[in-house]
Amino acid sequence: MWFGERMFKPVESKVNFPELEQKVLNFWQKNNIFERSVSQRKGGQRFTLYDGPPTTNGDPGLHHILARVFKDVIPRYKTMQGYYAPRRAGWDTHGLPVELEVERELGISHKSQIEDYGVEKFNQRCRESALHYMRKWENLSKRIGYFIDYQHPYTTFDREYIQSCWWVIRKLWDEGFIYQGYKVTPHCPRCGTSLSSHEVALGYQEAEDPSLHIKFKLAGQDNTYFLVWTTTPWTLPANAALAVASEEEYSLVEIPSGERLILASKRVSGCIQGAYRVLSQMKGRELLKFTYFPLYDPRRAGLEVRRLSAQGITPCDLPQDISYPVIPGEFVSMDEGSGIVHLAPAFGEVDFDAGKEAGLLFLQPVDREGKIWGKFSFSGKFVKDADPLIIQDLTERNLIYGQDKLKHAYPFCWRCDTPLLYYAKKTWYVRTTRVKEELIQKNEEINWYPPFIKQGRFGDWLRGNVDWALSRERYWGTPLPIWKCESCDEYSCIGTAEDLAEGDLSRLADLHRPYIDEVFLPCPRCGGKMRRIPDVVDAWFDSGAMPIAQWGYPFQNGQEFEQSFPADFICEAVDQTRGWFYTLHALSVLLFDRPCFRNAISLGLIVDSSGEKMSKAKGNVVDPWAVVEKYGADALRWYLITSSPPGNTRRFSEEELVQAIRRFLLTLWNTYSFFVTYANIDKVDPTVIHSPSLSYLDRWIISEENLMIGEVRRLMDDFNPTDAARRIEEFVDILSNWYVRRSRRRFWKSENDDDKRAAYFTLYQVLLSLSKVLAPFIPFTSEELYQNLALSLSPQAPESVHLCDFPQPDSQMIDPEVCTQVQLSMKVVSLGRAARSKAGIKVRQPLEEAVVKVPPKAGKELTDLSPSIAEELNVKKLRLIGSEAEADLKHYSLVEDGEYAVGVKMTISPELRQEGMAREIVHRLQTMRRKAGFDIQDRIITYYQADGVLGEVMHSFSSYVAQETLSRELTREAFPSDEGYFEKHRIEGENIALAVKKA
RNA sequence: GGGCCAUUAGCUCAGCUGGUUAGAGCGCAGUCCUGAUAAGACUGAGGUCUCUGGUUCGAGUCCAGAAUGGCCCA
Repeated sequence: MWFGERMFKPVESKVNFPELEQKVLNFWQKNNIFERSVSQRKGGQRFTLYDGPPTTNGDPGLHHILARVFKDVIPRYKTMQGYYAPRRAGWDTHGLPVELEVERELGISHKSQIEDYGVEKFNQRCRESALHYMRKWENLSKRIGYFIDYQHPYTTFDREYIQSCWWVIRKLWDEGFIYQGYKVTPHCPRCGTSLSSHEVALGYQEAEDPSLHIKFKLAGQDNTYFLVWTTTPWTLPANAALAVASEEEYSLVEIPSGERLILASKRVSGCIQGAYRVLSQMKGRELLKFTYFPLYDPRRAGLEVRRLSAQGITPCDLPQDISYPVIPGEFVSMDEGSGIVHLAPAFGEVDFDAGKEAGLLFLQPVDREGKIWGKFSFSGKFVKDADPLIIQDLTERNLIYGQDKLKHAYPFCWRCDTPLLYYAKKTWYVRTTRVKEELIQKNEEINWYPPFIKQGRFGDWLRGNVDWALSRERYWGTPLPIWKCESCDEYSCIGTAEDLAEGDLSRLADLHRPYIDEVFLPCPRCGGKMRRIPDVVDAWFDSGAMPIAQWGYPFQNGQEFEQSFPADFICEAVDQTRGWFYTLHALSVLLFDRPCFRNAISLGLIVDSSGEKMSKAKGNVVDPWAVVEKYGADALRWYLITSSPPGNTRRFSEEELVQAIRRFLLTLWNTYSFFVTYANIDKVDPTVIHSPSLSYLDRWIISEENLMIGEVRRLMDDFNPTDAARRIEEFVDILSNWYVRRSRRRFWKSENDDDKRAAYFTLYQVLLSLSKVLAPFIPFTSEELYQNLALSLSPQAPESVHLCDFPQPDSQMIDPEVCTQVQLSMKVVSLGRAARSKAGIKVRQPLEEAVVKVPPKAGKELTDLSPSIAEELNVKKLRLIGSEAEADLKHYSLVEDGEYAVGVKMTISPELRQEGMAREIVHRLQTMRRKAGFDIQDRIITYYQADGVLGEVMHSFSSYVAQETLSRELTREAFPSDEGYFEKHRIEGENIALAVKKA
């Protein structure tokens, strides 16, 4: 394709990346480039990416963009390598986050309000909200060039998706993995539901709690107390026992008030302020015989009194005078507190288990909204608000020995920021602990990046595996497919198509609540009426089931599932270690006893430029849209890929991003625009080669490019885009700052000889394959380069760079000798420039000679390149010297580095001085041309008025000056009055007036 | 309290399996170059490679401990 007189579409050196990207996006869209990039590889080896479905409850943040960039670059690369890599977007549309967003919209904050509003309407809004955010996510994802199928995403609220999840649950049910347990679970009192351990992991925050020592009065002992430390006063009404460490030593101390306190000997100095006297010492086990009086009598508070046992929880009676036991506990720590631990079986896992074992009372003074019930003075309060009242009450009763505040990490609801309560209740579980060994073993088969995740964070997590709390007492989610018989308490789990037909679910259009709740099943045992358990399933279960459920497997797409399982690659942020990474792995091992993904990149957290975590509260959240609109997606992509290795915590800095543009994108762009500009002027066909005429520079840059391509491939094959991109950046640097710099004259000299053709050929080839190498990383800019470079000349070439093959390194083109040669010349030039700088002689001033000392072996290589080095150093000749000659270097400015040394002769003859002045004049004229706004090719007339030496110079160097400045003539005639551009100059103390005018 | 990660120039980061004078980019100061360059070159200031021990002929690199920060978990 010819653009009139030109070969290529003209390129401005100034570029607006966001604008360019918009055009490229339209091109992709119009020509279905993504779809074709995938489909044209059909039949190739399969490469599967699982797109971790983002929760559609808010706008995507920068950390999401980070993940999407890394998720994009690998499959793009694989595709260009010939792999068939279909990939579909996924959306996590269920769960608390979505409900919360709707609650905010509706301005409600309690579960009961949802019931009042109506579950049907509520869930309808949840669906709409999810759809709304799906679109927003899609827009931004597309804008950053995330190539994935948005037309056929998997969506967790789809009927087919839910049915697959049911099938999974039923399978687990059949194999005995699903059970209902009375357990202490982290409970969000605001959301009114349990959270799974991985959700709790998301919500640790620094919190300040009261820290106080309570006195529990011993039964049958006067004035004697157990000293007990707690940070949760609200759990005290549920106290049922104290625990001590049997083998540790305890002390009975007397304090000035006359009271006697029992606590661990190791903790005396830490707990007792002021004077005390140790009365006696005893082993912890000797304390087990004592009992103590409760702080609050549960009967008087109107609590239901029940007792824990291995069998469960049963109501019980209490004697008139109650006292509670002291029991042994291995969990009692000597590092903090008093060495005596308060147990409230309703509020702690350890407490609950101890209670079960020792048959302790089970007292539950807190309802599911976190409010204290019963007839306490602080009843009706939220637990945290009850704390001060309880402290006040105990203070009045003189039962507190010292109080303080304690800052520690405490779990909060990851969605609504309410402090979580550990709360004993019935919940449905997946017994993952049964396959713990398999989970660990299958992890061995996964490649993790960074590698320490495998045995570190992920491995540790697996080794500490606990059962998966599956059910949520909520509304918008996959309904738990378990029905319970109203008359005989039989449970049954739905899961197969037959079950659905039997229960007449097949006619249900929407499987969500509340419709599903209206479905009753006949009890297979007694024929009674079965009603669904009202819970929904943990949304993490949905996403973990994604390899199966995205296909609606096993009800459909069996082949699709099998071909895409397991995944070759997944990539998400490190917080998914216990989230999606885990749920994928867990379900895969439970169902198929094999790992779910072969390679996983775990990305580090993004923090702000000062290392602070980004949070809405701090207001330091960076809006990705703003970044993309201001700088472009490629800039952001490149910055995110190159700035630090994927696993590192990374600081986001706009300044650094701008640097990345300057250092890399603009350098690339300018090299490209240089090429196009001159190619259009010269109309040299850059695809034609006369290989013998390739200069050493050409052979060198081609060699370097092939080396680079080989390394980039190796790094990308190793899932390391960061180092791959950095390697490309190095190449672009030498391409621009050495190859183009050294080759400039070859491009703009006037005759179209072989050397010029070789230069065009080389730069063209290099840029063209560079555009392909860059395609996975900066898909927009590379497309722009490719479109102009490739399609302008060969319309039959693939229509898009993303339909091309990734370049192969050609070992024939790698010439290690020329590489070391050029390296050597760079070294010598660098030293030579230092020598000039040291002598204070500018480069424009030609000098007679430079002397060079290099290691003996390098000497021969240097000889070939000496003209080029001499030119770069602006010296007439280059002389190789041995160390013996150094004595003669009196008039030389010498700079040494190790075995290398370069000296320039400082003596400037009158002839050299005049030549220097000529170059100075050329430089001034060039600048004037630019200021006058002339085009590069414009021929001009140069007018001058000069006396003395400058006049001589203009005369004797006239052809040189004219040639360099494209002057038709140099004239002393009077300056043109209106047209033309005029300046006065002073050069080496002499005056010259210059004017330029288009010829 | 436990686990993991990090700590190298003012800032952002390289430094592979231990081997001469520890690097780059940005920033700063100065000089220079420039008809592709919002660029570039050269010079300079700026480093007890967080600290303390150990292994070794030799440690930024390996080992142990500590400190600080971050993440995760109790």
